[in-house]
Amino acid sequence: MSKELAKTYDPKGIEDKLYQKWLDKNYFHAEVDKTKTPFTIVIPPPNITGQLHMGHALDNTMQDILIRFKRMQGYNALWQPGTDHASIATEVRIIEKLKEEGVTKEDLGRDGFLERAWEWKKEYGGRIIEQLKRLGSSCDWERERFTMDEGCNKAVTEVFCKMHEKGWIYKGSRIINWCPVCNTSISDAEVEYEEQAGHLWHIKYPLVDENGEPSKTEFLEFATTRPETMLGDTAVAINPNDERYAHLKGRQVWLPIVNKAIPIVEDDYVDMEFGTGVVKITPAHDPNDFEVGKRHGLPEVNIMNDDATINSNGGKYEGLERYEARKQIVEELEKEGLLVEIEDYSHNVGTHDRCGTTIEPLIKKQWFVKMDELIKPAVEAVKNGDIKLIPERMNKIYFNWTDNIRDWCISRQLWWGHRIPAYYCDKCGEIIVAKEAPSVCPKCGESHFTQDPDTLDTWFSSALWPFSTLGWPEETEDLKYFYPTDVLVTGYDIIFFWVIRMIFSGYENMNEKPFKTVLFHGLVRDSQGRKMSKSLGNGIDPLEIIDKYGADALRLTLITGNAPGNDMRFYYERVESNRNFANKVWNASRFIMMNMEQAKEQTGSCGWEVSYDEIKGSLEAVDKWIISKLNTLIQDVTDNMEHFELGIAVQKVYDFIWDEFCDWYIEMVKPRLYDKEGSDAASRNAALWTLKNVLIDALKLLHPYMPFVTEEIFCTVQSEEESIMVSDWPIYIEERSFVKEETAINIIKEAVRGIRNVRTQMNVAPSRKAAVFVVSEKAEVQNIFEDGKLFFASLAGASEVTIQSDREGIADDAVSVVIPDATLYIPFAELVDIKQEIERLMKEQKRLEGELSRVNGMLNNERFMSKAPEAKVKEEREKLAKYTQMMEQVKQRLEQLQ
RNA sequence: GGGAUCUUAGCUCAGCUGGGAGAGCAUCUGCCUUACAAGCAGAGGGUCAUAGGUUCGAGCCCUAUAGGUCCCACCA
Repeated sequence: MSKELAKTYDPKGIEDKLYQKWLDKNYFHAEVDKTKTPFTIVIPPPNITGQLHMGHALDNTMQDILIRFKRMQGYNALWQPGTDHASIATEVRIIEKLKEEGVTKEDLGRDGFLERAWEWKKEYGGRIIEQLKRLGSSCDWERERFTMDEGCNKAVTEVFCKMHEKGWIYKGSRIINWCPVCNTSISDAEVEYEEQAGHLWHIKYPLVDENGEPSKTEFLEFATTRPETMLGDTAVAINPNDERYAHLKGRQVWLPIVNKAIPIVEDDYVDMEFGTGVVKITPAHDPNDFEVGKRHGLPEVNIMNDDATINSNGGKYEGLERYEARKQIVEELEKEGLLVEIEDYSHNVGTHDRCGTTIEPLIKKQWFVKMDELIKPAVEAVKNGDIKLIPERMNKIYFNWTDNIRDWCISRQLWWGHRIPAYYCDKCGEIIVAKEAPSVCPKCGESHFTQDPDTLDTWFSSALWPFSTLGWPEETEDLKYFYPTDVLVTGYDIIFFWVIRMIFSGYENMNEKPFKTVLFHGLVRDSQGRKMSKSLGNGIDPLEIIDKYGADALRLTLITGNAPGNDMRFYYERVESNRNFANKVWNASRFIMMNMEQAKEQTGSCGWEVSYDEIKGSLEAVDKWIISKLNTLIQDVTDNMEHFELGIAVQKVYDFIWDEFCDWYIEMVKPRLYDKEGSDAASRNAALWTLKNVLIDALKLLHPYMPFVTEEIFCTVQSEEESIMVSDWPIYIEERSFVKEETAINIIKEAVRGIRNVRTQMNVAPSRKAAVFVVSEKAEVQNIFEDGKLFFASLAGASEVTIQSDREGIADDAVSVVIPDATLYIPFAELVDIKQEIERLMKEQKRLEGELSRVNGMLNNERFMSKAPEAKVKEEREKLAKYTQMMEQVKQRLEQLQ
């Protein structure tokens, strides 16, 4: 405890040192311990390609706060970390890198590519972990997992085979979203709709006449946003109730360019109000048309290759890129006189969320997860509150998705990921889904098989994360003990991708929810409210902030003033002010330690190193006041944190430390500490005891939010060997609630504020001390000031404080301050401007009049009196008494002056 | 088209179940007071988007309107 502390807190060096200490002491590690209650959080695994960004910083800060809080509360807290292989994101990055080397993934071949991918993982997978450590994340790193490690692979295969057996995973030919750039199918969730300016081409097809030839006079007009798909048209549709086209029922139209007759079908899907009420039907390239086609048994003509060029079904347009084909087809239609009009039209276009490419709906054979049964328990769980979403409004978003859920396309034409455990018999094509490659075909006896080349959607494995990381499918002790986990902290942007899928996977495989609560946060935006993005270049690197201001300041910035699920803006000024707060805490501690050392030097003992019971007899009113305040704070903060109101909780700690503890309490006890003669050692000792113990508890409350500065101080005050992170969370103690002392100190605070206020108004130099008279008829008020005389004088800039029951001997022109049950007088030597003084008092009178009329208004309202709760009425009565009494004092004083 | 959410001090936002409007930053004034100028003391600044309603009482609950943000669906 003899360590000298620097004047300003510099997190550099300290943070790394403390983190290393925590690691060395193995504080982050959790093991099954049946004597303790577990508290578990699984990390949303960051992508191995990832760099720590503000979203991660926020997400992980929240988790760390909860974990540290629960750990201190005595729970067996496990924060399970790991990383995600992020199949498509990573594969894209690797391909980019290969491109720089002039190599394609095909050049390398599947095995060669995967080798490169694992190298990539080795190189970058650890980077994000190191960055999480800089934040202070207290993850159990011994348990670090990866979505493609052996255990997760096993879990994936297990689930796939099991669900296939149940018939919930199937292979089917359906219309899917195809990304022609990434060359893979994607799920509905990965399609992002984007409003784009486009055109609506009004086109007409000739009707087929009785000779089976295109009519030269009869046409059917319609509009389309994608004219090139006409190559794959297999019908046009009208609404069965549309009288305008009643005569066309059963007839055909002539498909130009392709030159064939196609039927006119009737379908309710057609909106009579829109356009001409006629729709061209391209079952192979539009999800709605696909459905119409199915209903009417229409052929599906695929006109596109995987790279979105036209295939041989497009006749002479074969090989053209889709937009070029569009251009040329429109030209040809125009030449034929079949183009009626081109209208500007803005519409939503589906794009791939990874690369922004316009997706192409295509019919392909893919693997799907059947959702209708699977989703049921997931819906029920949220409905009946078994799983709680915070904020609650997320429920609606959740149900909106579950109510309209469609089967999940899980196969991807990628190499980096979990390969689908389906094997095709080389001879008869039989599909065998199994954990291991089969040796003999059960159908034909063949022994050669080819494994499905596709991999699984990356979210398939992350859906299993809460239990795969705990050892599933093995029935491990960890799994039994730590599952279900307690809280999942994540952004609302991945509720569909991940949260829902974890929930139904949990119920399906574990027969139990994966977590009890989901705590959502929003996006961290830049100071102008824009999304941080690479293309805008407005991203703020959390590591730079940590370097400059410290991890604590960053963490506090991300947590304060932010409610669950709400987006927030990032301001440097806020980081700076939070850095200042760290410094404030640092300096308060420095002050306390300096005084403890001094006292020790002078008295040779640490009289404050005793229990509460031993010291309580010597505690003074101010000590009890701050202890009582702390006691309430402990209760409030704990309550807020248990309800996941992290921002509210830390705001209270911040206010307590800065406003109450530093600005008031420390200032109040200074005279006792500076008592050089040692005339009252017991008083000084009680102050030191209170300073130290209140500080320690406040630091504990702050620790989850600002782990580093609190630990550094704690170790300096206590000992290097101890750690605040494994200390006990403070608890509310009934006995330490002091109502009387709180009231007393509030009166003195009001007096101090009143005097300071008057002094400023009158331009009295702070160095100039003046005598202060406290006039009160009430003995208890006199006692309050008598007890607090010493610090009251120092805070109010008084040279001397005189307490009396009347204004005997006080100059008429003394400045006065009215507080409840007392009037304070400051007789300045020079003449006080009486006029100004009267003005000031009249202003006060007016204010009191306002208060009185409000209170009287309520108390004279019969309906208020009969309906308002008793406590409220009592409260207002007390106010009435207080203001009446103050008003009297003001009036008296005015009379004296006039 | 359906839904969510926001509109509170100059800026960014808190305000949890309805009971006298808060913070940070910014602004103004005075202070290098032996923990801290990354600080201390004091001050100014808000008909809580608008209009109704419920209530003894509304920033908070209900309805409508305007504007902003977002999500979902998607009409060719």
